[in-house]
Amino acid sequence: MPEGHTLHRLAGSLNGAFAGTRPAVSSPQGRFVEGAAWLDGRTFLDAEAWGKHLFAEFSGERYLHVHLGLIGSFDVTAYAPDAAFDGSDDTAYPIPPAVGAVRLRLLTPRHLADLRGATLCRTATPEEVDAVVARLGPDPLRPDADPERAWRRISTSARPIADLLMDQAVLAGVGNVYRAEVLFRHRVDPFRPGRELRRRTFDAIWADLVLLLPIGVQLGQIVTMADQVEDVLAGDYDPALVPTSPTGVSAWRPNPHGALERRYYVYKRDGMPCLTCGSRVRTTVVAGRNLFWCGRCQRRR
DNA sequence: GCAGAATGACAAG
DNA sequence: TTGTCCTTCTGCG
Repeated sequence: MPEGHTLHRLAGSLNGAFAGTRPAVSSPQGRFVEGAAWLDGRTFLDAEAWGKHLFAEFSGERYLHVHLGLIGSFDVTAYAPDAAFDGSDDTAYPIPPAVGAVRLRLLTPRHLADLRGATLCRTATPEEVDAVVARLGPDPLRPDADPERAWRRISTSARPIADLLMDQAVLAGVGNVYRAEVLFRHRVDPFRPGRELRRRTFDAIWADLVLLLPIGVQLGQIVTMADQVEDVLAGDYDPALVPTSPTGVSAWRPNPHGALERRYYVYKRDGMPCLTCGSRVRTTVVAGRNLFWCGRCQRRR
């Protein structure tokens, strides 16, 4: 379920499975037949994420551009184990059939990746890729990201900070969960206009995203609660549940049950007591999505 | 079986 | 602000 961390994790998974190979590209569902043909049999060079956009470069300057939207998924699977390729195993590994509406499938003798439910799946030229990237704000997951660009937009805007954080042209990669959780972590009133935000508050939020998003990439799961963040940073959790090996099969699949218990400060906790002050967590729609916040902890100061 | 929801983003009015 | 699209899964009858 896609905020920026999902796409960056996915880029890593795709690279681990396909970089340097020439996957067969198809559209079992039939809605991406032409695009698939345009990419089929070319060398998969490199996948990269910018915010919630994924770009996979194939030889000949041909790109696959994917946006998962709200409900899309792109599952990378190793259907034949390594043993099948070092001569120690002569078992035939049948190609798993496409289940459901698979818009796009990448296939090698070893791996496959199935794309479903994406809001955007198209082919693109380098110029088209550049144009998309140019529209995006800085992505905290990219080392070259310039937070100053986000601050310029935020500090001059009358729009609520909860609205600005969801605007991918302001800051790329944050979605509805990180928005609610980060605002809570910094006790920021979601309705405070961007231009009334203190610089040091913005800096703290940015730094927090730089801390939290990579954890999301590593675990394939959004983690925001202080105790869990601490555990992850300390490496104090069951590593068996947290696949990190770039060659491990499970590394390319969603965590089976989540490495950590799925819990948040305010996200989806409307009506329940705030974990800090006991006040009822509230919800309302901002920027087209349900915002969750604590009216007491996140009161305007 | 079927409504409703889901970590998103658009266009139309 | 509302409607629309993308698909799967859950919960309720």
